[in-house]
Amino acid sequence: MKLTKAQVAQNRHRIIETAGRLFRQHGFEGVALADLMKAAGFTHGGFYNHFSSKEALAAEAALSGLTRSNAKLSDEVANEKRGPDSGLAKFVAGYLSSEHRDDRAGGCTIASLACDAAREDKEIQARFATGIEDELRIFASCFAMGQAEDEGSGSSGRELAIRLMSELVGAVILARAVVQANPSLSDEILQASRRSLQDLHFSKRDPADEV
Amino acid sequence: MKLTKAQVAQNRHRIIETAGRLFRQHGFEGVALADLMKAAGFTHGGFYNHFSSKEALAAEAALSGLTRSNAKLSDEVANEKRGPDSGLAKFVAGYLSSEHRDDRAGGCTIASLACDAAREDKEIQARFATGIEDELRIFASCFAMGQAEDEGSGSSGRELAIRLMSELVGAVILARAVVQANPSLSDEILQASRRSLQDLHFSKRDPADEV
DNA sequence: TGTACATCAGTGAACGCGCGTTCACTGATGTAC
DNA sequence: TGTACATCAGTGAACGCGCGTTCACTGATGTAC
Repeated sequence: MKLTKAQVAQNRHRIIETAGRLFRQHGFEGVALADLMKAAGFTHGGFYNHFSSKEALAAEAALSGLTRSNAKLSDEVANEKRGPDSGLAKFVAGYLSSEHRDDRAGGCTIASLACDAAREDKEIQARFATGIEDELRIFASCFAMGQAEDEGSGSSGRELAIRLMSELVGAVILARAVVQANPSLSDEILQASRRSLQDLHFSKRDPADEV
Repeated sequence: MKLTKAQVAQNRHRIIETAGRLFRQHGFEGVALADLMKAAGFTHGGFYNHFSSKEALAAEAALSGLTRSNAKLSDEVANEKRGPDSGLAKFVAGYLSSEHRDDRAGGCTIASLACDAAREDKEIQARFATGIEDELRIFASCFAMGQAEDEGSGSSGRELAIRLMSELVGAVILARAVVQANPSLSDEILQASRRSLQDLHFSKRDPADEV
């Protein structure tokens, strides 16, 4: 049953993608390797042909999820329009939607797993640190330096990026924590953040400014 | 070995408090009942004299942690001073401190366990919903209706409360997710939110306004 | 080009440990008489 | 007031299941000659 290198790489990739979805939905500790391998279409004995341990897979899956999200964000944000049609504004609206709240498996890795990451080792935290740092840079690039239209406080673009990210992640986590017991509170949390942020007419730095 | 009712209640309370600390530090699934009972000073067979299941304890511990935090917050906020000396401003500063970040066991139950709550059943989510709702009410009571000094946007006190809570929880969760691998990024996240929020001179509604 | 052999991803069973839960037992307390 | 008995929180061992990990085996591929 020896496979070509391409097939092996593809199988490995499939395991990582499946793991990402399951980890985001159930947490690192909430997924059994046997179930994971079955979901990916394999028997579970073969796991160790690809990874040295479950921990190692967790790090790979986190990296993969974070990288994919940031690539997508980077694309969306490239839209140069301003105001409510800007790429960032659309991203924020999608992030704070009930669809994103209800789709942990397919959603943001940070919103799903950041709490777990706090309990994991340095290896996994390093992936989160890189993912978060990258996302902050993308956000910051959306703010003209210190000139975001909604704030005159002299905050730097980076500070605004950090605040934005904290609020986005916090709102989704809170909304998810109560959705089964109190769906209207959950909706309200998302809506409040959406309403507050819809006035953020993030401006890309104007290339003309740099002449 | 029969014990008085008072002793039994005290032992039960001790188990719940210990569970709260351990759950906040390691997550619901990261704590074994044997370790938990040992930490509380008992052998683990006696667990089922107090609780019907680990799940039931989780709900009790969550409720206990949330209630205690809100009682403390309520006290702190009763300080009628305004500006940087207000009770709320001090609470925010403490919440976003590195001490709080590094003390999961003794810290905010929401920041530690909200991600896990998303994966737990309705029973546990109900405790979180109540805890979050109570905290939002306390925050909202700190804002004169629509008149928080830092915002002229016509947002309601409740909306401001939701945004504040999202940002606080999100910032602490992000800071914890990277602290081992990148402590300076972790510090920066807390600092950015602290700096941004230090200008929030939350005003208690002035009783004179209501005449 | 053909043949023998090493490789190695995948299979499926087994191992061993940890954990939630159960259970027989203890013995001090409170109650019935 | 004294005696017999039910109660029940706590003990410590055992049960049984699930899960991470290991292992012997398979058999198609690629390589050596």
